[in-house]
Amino acid sequence: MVVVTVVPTRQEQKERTRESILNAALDLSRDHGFAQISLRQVARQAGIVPTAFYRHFESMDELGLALVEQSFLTLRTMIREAQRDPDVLDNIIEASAEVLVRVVKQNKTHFAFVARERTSGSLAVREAIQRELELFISELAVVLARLPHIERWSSDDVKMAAGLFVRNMVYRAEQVVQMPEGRPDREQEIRHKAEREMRLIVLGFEKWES
Amino acid sequence: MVVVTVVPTRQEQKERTRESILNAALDLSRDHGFAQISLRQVARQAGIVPTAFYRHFESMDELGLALVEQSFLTLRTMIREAQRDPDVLDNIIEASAEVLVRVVKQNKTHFAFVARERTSGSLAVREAIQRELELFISELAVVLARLPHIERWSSDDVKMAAGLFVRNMVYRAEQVVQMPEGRPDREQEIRHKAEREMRLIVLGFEKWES
DNA sequence: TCCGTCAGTGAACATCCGTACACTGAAAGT
DNA sequence: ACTTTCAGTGTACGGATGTTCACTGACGGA
Repeated sequence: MVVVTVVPTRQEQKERTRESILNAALDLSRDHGFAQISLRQVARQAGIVPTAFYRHFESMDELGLALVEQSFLTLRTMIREAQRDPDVLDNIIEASAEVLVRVVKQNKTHFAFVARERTSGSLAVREAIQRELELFISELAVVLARLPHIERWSSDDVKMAAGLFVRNMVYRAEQVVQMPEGRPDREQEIRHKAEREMRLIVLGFEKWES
Repeated sequence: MVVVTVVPTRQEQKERTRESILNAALDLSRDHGFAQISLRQVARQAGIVPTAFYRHFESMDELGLALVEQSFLTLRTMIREAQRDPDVLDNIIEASAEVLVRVVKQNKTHFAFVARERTSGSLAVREAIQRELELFISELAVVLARLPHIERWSSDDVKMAAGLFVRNMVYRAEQVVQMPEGRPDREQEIRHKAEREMRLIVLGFEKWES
């Protein structure tokens, strides 16, 4: 048996350390919020010395922005997946609820980060999240615009509907994040509630004028 | 002209200092969130020495809980007012939007505190806010239950509707809080959007089954 | 009038923080 | 083979933090 030890290049190694800093920050944020963790804590958790942190980020604020970016990459993957799924147009409610719960469960730390820092992060982080969420709403609006009752709505109206969906989704995502492990009953309940809420909103679609 | 200098009793003086601590914390929270402000900062702002803080609260956590209580007193006042107002039942949407914007504007710091600490506060603070919000939803559900199309809904369904309203309200309240001073146009816009959203949800009411 | 209570004081402490600085040693370019 | 680059190290600093302790002095009950 031949053991091949791959010696990482300098660049690869740097990227690894960067990742471990991001993960450390995400992990520590979980309990007390990103704003309360210190550079030294992050460095300790990432297995480096405090000063080495500066080789990757200029400040904790910059780290925060990197985490926003990383988190929304996950979110964008989610909507792309939903767009490809043929079930979604036929059955947008059940499909959305299913995707929501599954993806959030897989990426708890990212969603927890976004939900928390959306209102409590530094100004720069808050603004970045706000911008990304608006973008996300716009993308969802494109999907919604293809729905039967919505085809002829004004774009403002479609955006409003998308906003309602996204904000409700953010709220339910918060609940999935806080959900204890191994509780499929709670998961079912959250999915069920999300479905009912979306169904109520969709009912409004059918009668909406201007 | 006789100037009467009222000498405050010991109890009154203590109450005043307590208030100034609460105000100081609320004020400082505004920029960076409650979790990030220190006991010493609060004491400084309140005009007392750090150790005097302990005469009023055992810890910052206890201060946080006191702020939650104080903030929801404001919220409860709001719903009571809405319940007395005869316009509300006839015209729940416009009346709610008006009350919302006005009350939030008058109590920005309280609403900002709740919106922020709901997701980012300490565990105890988060739980307290969650509990109070559930209570608030229940109270709103009682009001909603008297609406024409809702009379025969199950209590679960009414609660769902109330939840949608409250969460949307929390979101719009966040916007009012962030709204710059002296921008009646932004205020109008937020109120308008809140009205449209509520109208869409109410439309769903009319067709809802189980 | 006296005296206990107690809100607020002020100094001291150990600890953590962010950051500056000079450094090391291995990878990567020549 | 040599030199340069640079991710990560280790020390050191000044400053802020939470909490301790003994204290002061005015209010309020006796």
